[in-house]
Amino acid sequence: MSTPTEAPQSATPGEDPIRIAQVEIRPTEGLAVVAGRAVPLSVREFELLSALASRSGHVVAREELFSSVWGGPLRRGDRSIDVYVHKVRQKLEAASPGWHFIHTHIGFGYRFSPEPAH
Amino acid sequence: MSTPTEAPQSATPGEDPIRIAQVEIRPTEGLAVVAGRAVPLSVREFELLSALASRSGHVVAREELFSSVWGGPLRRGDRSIDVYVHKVRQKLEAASPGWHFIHTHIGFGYRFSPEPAH
DNA sequence: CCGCCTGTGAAAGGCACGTGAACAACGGTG
DNA sequence: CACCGTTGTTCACGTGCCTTTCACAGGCGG
Repeated sequence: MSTPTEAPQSATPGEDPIRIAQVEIRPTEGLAVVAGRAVPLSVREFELLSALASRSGHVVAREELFSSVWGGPLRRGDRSIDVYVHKVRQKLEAASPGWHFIHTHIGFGYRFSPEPAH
Repeated sequence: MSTPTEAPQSATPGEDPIRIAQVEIRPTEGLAVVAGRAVPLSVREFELLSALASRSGHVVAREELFSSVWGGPLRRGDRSIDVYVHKVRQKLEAASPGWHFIHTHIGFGYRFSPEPAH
């Protein structure tokens, strides 16, 4: 079956597609394919998803997420991450109903891990 | 050079017909057939469609599209691609109403993939 | 009860793209 | 040579999307 990919995560969103369960991310195209469906993502949305998926199964701290995607220190009160997590969630779950992909860890950050809504 | 390590994709349209869903592209004839109807295309239009269709399902960057079809670096502010995508879209969708063929990926490029307008 | 944190809808501004039209370059025709 | 249809390029003006920010609501712990 599928051994949770323990690939040597490279900081830069490399050029090789990332595959996790029914999700495929193509860095060179800025395109995500979920359950066989092309999911149109904006630049920010795509970078956020990449940052999360490249560390699939691990909790990524808000500070780390922000510096990865927005490229700077996270200012107090900045809600950009929340807004974009929401947008990505919507699109992923619309493409694959009954599944959850991004999980919240209050006080820490977010974790990418495709799971049935059960 | 900037030749991507990929399949025998060539900037010049090959000689074998490309068939995707209801679309057939005949390089030797410079003709496209959509839903059984012959679609007359100019040289530029045909080359643009070929460049997109030869990578069906994948997002083709504006830069790459331009160098493939126009044969040079994409100048800042050049809207030729937009204009020709519009022309090709019109003709394809006129031949097969209710379907979309060329999808925009803002900030990246375009993707050829026949889909119901839904 | 009071803060802190996150979810979520919406407004504002900027920018990429959609689209109709004008213009120039050709080639064919009378 | 004058006229005309086609093609490719450029311009001008919307229009919708993207990003950021604000506002409000609910959950949880102290």
